[in-house]
Amino acid sequence: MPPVDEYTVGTVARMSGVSVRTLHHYDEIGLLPASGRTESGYRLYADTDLERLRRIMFYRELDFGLDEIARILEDQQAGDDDHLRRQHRMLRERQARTAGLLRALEQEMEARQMGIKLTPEEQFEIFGTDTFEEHQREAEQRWGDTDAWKQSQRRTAAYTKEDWVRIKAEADANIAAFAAAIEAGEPADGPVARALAEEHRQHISRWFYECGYDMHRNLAAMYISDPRYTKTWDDIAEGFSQYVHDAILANAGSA
Amino acid sequence: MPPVDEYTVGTVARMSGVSVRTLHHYDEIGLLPASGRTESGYRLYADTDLERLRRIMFYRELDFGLDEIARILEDQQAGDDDHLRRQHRMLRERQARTAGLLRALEQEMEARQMGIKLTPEEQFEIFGTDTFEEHQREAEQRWGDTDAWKQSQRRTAAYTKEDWVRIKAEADANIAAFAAAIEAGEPADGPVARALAEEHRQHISRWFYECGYDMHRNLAAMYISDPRYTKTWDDIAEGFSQYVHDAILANAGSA
DNA sequence: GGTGCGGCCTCACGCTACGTGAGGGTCAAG
DNA sequence: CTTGACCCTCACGTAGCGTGAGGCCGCACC
Repeated sequence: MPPVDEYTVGTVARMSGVSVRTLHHYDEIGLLPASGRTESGYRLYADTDLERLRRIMFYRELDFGLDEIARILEDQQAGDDDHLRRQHRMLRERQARTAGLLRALEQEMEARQMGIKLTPEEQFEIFGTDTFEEHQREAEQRWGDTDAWKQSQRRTAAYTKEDWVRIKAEADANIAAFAAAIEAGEPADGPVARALAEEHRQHISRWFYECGYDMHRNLAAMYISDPRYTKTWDDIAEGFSQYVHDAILANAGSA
Repeated sequence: MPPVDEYTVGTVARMSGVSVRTLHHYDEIGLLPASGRTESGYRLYADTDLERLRRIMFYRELDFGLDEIARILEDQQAGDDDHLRRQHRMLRERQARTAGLLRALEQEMEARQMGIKLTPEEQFEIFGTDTFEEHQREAEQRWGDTDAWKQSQRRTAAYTKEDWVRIKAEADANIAAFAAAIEAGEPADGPVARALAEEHRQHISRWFYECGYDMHRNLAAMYISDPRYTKTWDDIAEGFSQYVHDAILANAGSA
């Protein structure tokens, strides 16, 4: 069974997914000349033509012009590996770009649901081609733990307003319970406070990202070190953020 | 200072990254009419126009036609969230598609380094549009019989009579070659028989479903255990199915 | 051996989404 | 009051095919 090695346009079209007209076009402009003809004029394509077509489709997928593709294919006809590496790099760039769009979109969704509005300039920024990787790095650095951040973005993007109402209600209840515990004189390392800390951890895990005890400890550290948190929370009760921090540590340590 | 809220074409172009001509075009076809004009005829765009432009650019990035975009934007003018979710879904699909291409490319790079050649069909397979997530999941797991069967069904459905003639010719040639190899006393684990086994695998991959070495081993097992095969094949020559089975294993093991 | 019928051929015009001037007003600065 | 950047409206050009029109293979079926 030497592979028959001779396909007509229709067969090639069905195998590859491009149209017959496209094959005609590629033949016309010399990008993919049929390597043979039957006596009656039918185009015949060989396996090597299929290989070339595949390359063409790859570069087309990446939005190259046909003339560019022709140049690329002619240029480094020798280096097969170069092609592959090239394509690989470009695909990764595209992944990065799409990822950037995704992240931006997710941010917008979240922002919208929480009633925050981005400025038009902020919104257009993501389309700039050069700043993509930068944008990405910035987001990663801001949140140190990339996975948690990404996971959070993924999940919250799908939330509806109802979800957010519910989430906020849960969070408020947790905060109120903490406040009550403080008022009741419950020690931060006591069972009540620890239970509330556990509730808090599960709240995060349920709605935002998987939050283990280690992660929770990190959060606790942030709660007493980041002024954005301490300021808001210590308005609720004196020493609130410190109390929550201690409760989290107690809960994490006991687990 | 109230937000300026009135931009000329050039400003919008610089902010958004599209060309002035594109803005003119979108105005002409009514996709993004300038919300105002100065006395001297200069187009003026407001913030809401920028928002709309951003949406347009998003859908364009995803290769929608301008008329489609117009319909989408008019259709669900109410549901902002719907837009966002829609875009989100599409971006994720694109991520999946690019990931699929990447995976295939990496596979090819690896294969090339190991000196193995993929069949053309294996290579084209990744370009199929609808079945990407499915394809990916399938590839992640190992191929079960049902998946191979479904893929086979999908592909063979499009084959014409011509294709089938060609397929049968290829298959017959392979069988005849195996029979000749047996007659010539070629060992089942020798180079000739292994080459024929490889030809057989590529035949399957080319016309029916992606058949890797693992899958091929499964097939081999079936050839000696399923009476429908043994009966037909052992009519050709004594021990035919066993011989084919051994050759396939030898070929798969050596790869 | 005619008669379909599906596949192939070559023109050749149409379409989308702009690019690219040509020819000419407009506006703020020098 | 000129200069240069920016804007306007035609209007034709381009890429990458889609979509027939009109006609020739080739194989099956009567």
